[in-house]
Amino acid sequence: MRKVVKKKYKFVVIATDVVIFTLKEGQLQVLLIKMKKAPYEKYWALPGGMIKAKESINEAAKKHLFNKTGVKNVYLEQLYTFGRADRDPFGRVVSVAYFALMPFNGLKLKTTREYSEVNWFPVERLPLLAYDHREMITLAKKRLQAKLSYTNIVYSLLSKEFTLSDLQKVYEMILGKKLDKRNFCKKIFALKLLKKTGAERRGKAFRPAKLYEFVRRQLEVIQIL
Amino acid sequence: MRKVVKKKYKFVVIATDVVIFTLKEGQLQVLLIKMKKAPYEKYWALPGGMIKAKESINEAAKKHLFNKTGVKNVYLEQLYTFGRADRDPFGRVVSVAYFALMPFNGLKLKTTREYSEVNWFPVERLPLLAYDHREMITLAKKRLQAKLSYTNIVYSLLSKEFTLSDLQKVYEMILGKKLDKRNFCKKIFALKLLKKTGAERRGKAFRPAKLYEFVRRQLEVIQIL
DNA sequence: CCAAAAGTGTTTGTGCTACACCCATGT
DNA sequence: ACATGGGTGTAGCACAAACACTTTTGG
Repeated sequence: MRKVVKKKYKFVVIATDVVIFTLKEGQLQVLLIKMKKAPYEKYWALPGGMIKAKESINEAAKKHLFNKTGVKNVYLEQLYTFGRADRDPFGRVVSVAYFALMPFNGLKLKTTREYSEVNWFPVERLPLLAYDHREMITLAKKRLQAKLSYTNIVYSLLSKEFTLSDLQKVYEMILGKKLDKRNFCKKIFALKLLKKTGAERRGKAFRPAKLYEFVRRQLEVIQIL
Repeated sequence: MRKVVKKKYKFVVIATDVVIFTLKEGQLQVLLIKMKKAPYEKYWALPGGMIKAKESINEAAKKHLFNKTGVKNVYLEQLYTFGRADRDPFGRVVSVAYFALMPFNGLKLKTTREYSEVNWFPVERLPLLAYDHREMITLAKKRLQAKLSYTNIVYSLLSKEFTLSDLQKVYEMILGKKLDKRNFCKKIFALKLLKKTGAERRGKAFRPAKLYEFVRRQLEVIQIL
């Protein structure tokens, strides 16, 4: 064990890939990059890249996400490590997949030489995906659904201020089912996670909604649903 | 991304380590191996080893567990990937940690040339551990506690037949708190996970206990506690 | 008969579910 | 005035928690 750097190991390299979700146009969407290299021209892929000898995997994941899409300061956690021997046609690559969340802010996404486009795609309508990236997205969605019900992680999908309906819609979108408005409010208030900001949001032709913010913007393990 | 095998990546190697738990002498115990190599003479470590170019990580974890300890056919799942740049003094090693469970069967553990001893240690009284293996064990214990309450995973810690007290003791040991016998039975029976085997176990000087077995010995996600 | 563990019900309170109407606003 | 989403309460039920005594056995 760990008798370092025998020749036979030199072809195993390590990459990271980040499944980053946001809510956009009432749908859960994931950020993808269009590839240029054969055999994957016209395929889309998760933002990621290989790690260097002197950086930790977590740092590498953050770095590649930022370099390839311009996204930073988001909730990020390790998801799963994909290690099938044949998962990458270019060689032996083990990928540590990460799972990330951000509020949709409409900012323009960065593009680079290497990739022709960067874009959000609804999780239910994904384009052609390279490698085993579809599997990563499926797993990430399951993780998100699970975490939504036993943590307060939803804070990382909403901007600072939001209405109760916004919050409820997040749950409905991700869990894929309708919730009862009165019961939902009751539970959320009982948990004392929110405080009123005092402001209101006015819409076209209806009663203004009170705005709320989270008391604490950090992960807590709490039964929510 | 994935422009394979640039020279600078050749020093990153991938290893697996398995945190395998059992219940022995009324305690949660973990299987460790005594190392021989400097600077870790007299340290203990989790069973593991480097992966080869053509095997998947899952296969590698199973294989190393078997080769170093003789343990096989146990519940095994991926735990977390440890990727700090300085976690191994011998070089850059990323380790994919696994989490495993087995019933204690008293079988003699295999030893190899490379390691002087293989032994079970109570999680609460660990010896000096190499690398970041203590961190792995801590994380695995948390995972076990969580899974115990939302899955039927306990089946993989018990032998085929067991009494209700055995089952309850497993929960008490791992969660570290006493449970009410009557409420515990009520819940377990309501879930219809068990069936009587018909046999009984007799002790020294008290009423014999009925033996049960699990209806299904496979992981199910169910709220148990 | 004594010690040790097995086995078994009821009560009380809490939390989840289901359900429908009035309010404030802009056009 | 009307259309739209905002906001609010109650009753019934099921589940969780607290709680103690009798049974069976071997010595």
